[in-house]
Amino acid sequence: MVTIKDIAEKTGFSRGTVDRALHGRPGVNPQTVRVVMQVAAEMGYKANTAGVLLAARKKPTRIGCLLPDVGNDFFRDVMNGLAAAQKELSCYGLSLTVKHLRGFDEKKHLKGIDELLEDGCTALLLTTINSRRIRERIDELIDQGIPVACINTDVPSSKRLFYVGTDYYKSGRTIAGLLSMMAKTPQKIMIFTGSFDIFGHNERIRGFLECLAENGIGHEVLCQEQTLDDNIIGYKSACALFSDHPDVTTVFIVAGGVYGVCKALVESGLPAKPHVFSFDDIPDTVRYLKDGVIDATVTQWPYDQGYQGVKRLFDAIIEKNGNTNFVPRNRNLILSPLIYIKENIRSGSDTMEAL
Amino acid sequence: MVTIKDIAEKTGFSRGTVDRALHGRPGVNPQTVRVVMQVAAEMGYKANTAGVLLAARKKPTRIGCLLPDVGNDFFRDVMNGLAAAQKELSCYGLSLTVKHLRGFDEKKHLKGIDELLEDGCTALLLTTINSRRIRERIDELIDQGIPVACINTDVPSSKRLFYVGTDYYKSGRTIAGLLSMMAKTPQKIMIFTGSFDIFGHNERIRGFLECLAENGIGHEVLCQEQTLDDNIIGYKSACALFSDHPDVTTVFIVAGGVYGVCKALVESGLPAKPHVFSFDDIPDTVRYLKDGVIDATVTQWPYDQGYQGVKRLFDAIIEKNGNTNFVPRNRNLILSPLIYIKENIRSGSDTMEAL
DNA sequence: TTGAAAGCGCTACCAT
DNA sequence: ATGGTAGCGCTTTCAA
Repeated sequence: MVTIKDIAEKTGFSRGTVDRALHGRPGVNPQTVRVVMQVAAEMGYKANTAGVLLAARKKPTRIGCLLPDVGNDFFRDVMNGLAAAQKELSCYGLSLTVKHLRGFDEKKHLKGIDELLEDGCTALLLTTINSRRIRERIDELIDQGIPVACINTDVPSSKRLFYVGTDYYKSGRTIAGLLSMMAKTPQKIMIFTGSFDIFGHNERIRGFLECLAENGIGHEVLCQEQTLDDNIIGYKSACALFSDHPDVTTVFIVAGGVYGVCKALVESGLPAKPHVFSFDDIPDTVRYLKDGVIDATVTQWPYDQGYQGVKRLFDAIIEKNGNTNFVPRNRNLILSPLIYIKENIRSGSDTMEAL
Repeated sequence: MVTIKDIAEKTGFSRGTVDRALHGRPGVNPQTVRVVMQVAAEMGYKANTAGVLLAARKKPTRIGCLLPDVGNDFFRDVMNGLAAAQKELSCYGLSLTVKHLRGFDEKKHLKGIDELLEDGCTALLLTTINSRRIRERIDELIDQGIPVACINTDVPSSKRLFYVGTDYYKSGRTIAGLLSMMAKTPQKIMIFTGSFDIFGHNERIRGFLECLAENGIGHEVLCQEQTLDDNIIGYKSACALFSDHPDVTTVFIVAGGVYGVCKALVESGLPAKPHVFSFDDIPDTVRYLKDGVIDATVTQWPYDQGYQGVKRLFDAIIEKNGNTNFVPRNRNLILSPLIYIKENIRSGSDTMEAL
């Protein structure tokens, strides 16, 4: 394994100069840089992370996380993942600050970002919206040399370093695939989405409908209703809809409000139990899955979104190592949708561990 | 963050003595050990991994892997996981030696273990059989202070440090759950297992049958046949069986030989296509899944078995850090069975990345 | 049994 | 622009 010392000896420069040259730090002759880079490449130099980490103890790093988790159980496991990564990396001087928000209001998100920076965060991990203002803010930060990455919800056309999360469209298709396996006859489908304004929810519906259409059976969508991720709203509209459409054969719950919709279903006294599909595995969902109300749920690795987000961002910070004009390598992680049915769902006591 | 230096100052001993005391190294007054341990616990000492790793560069570690992967595509991804972990940890002085075996012959496995040790391996990661001889060998090694862990196939009553893999019984139940969702009428089931001598295969069948029995529909098992994980054997027996039982409605492929059985099925000209279930996602299986021959396949995180196995074993070595009479904390990782259907299977180009 | 010191690889500060 | 050096936390060797 070749070290900075080796390069120093080979080139005749001191270790300090080699370090400065390798990392594009200021105050070094461009010619020297060229020589050093050349030799480093030839010798196959790769920084020893242990050394970097040890030296980094002097200037601890703080990652700021923006999480719209208030009132949304889904983010519980994301939070667990964040905490696990923080614990694991704390000995390298990493600390985390989490800004908890409710919902996806652009102004609040922009304000949240500012507050994290004021708190002294030197890198950001965001679950936010893909709007022009947010995109511009991210690009500004990146240009200032502040690493920013996205988890759960991407801001694709921004300069964010990477995205960790699932493909919403594919998740929707997966539900359609399950339905097609279970039902060979045309279905009367009721769709409960979270919000028509949220990209991920719409993508799930699009994937679902496109895949059904490809399978060529003439299904019918009875209605599409918003729950705003709220159980009460979901309950009320579901009660009304089940009474209006007792012939429903498939219920597709795209986002939050699972408890409300399922409760309405159980109480509805429909002549035949429809197929029910949902996303994620919050406790409400797991219970209804075990009870046989929900047939299958498709999940998106919440724990790993948190854990991997922090870990990859920290890696990027270390790799960058104060190097301006340096783009860390891509660390996208697009996780496959996971299918859970009664038989393979984790029981309450399992802790789904880090990977 | 409290360091060895802090403890040294607090207790009045030198850093060297504190280190020796903390790690149970020889030649230190028992009374001193007690004091140091006490103070360390009070101050909440936790070793800084960067420091440990840096110092460890002087005595590199070599993990030996026993992998019965010859002629078994399943282990391709396990191997990829091993390689990824090795690459990631190489800068800490870790190297890997893999002993490739064919099948599960006890003598060959014992010999493989010996050869790895002769090659200078100081820790072992095994995919082996749960036999008395193997168990005893593992216990010997652990008692000698050599860390040993299992991936893919556990040796549960041995002293191995941990197991990374799936719960075979639960995987079998998962298939049964899928079948129950898809078929509401009694099925005529054909089972192709790998071998009646392999515990994991039998567990899958047991889980499958028990779960079906619980669901209370009177299914009928037409036959149970061994493929010995061989495509030709699978093909031949499947051809004969499909011709004997054209009324089959479900085909359950428990292990290898997927290509053979599916080819026979496609060529059989059965009056109605039966449901087909399999395990793992080797290329043959993925192709038949995409073609609609296989309805679903249940996988066991092969990449992660390799990656996590190495990573956790290395962690254990570092944590142990030459400390005899020290039991590293449990690092078991029991992965949930993953369900894949056409819609959520990874496409050939995705690289399912490390977690 | 314990202490002192060198060194693992890298970064940062102070001289030059 | 470059060199020299101290120090991050831990381990290990050599003395005492």
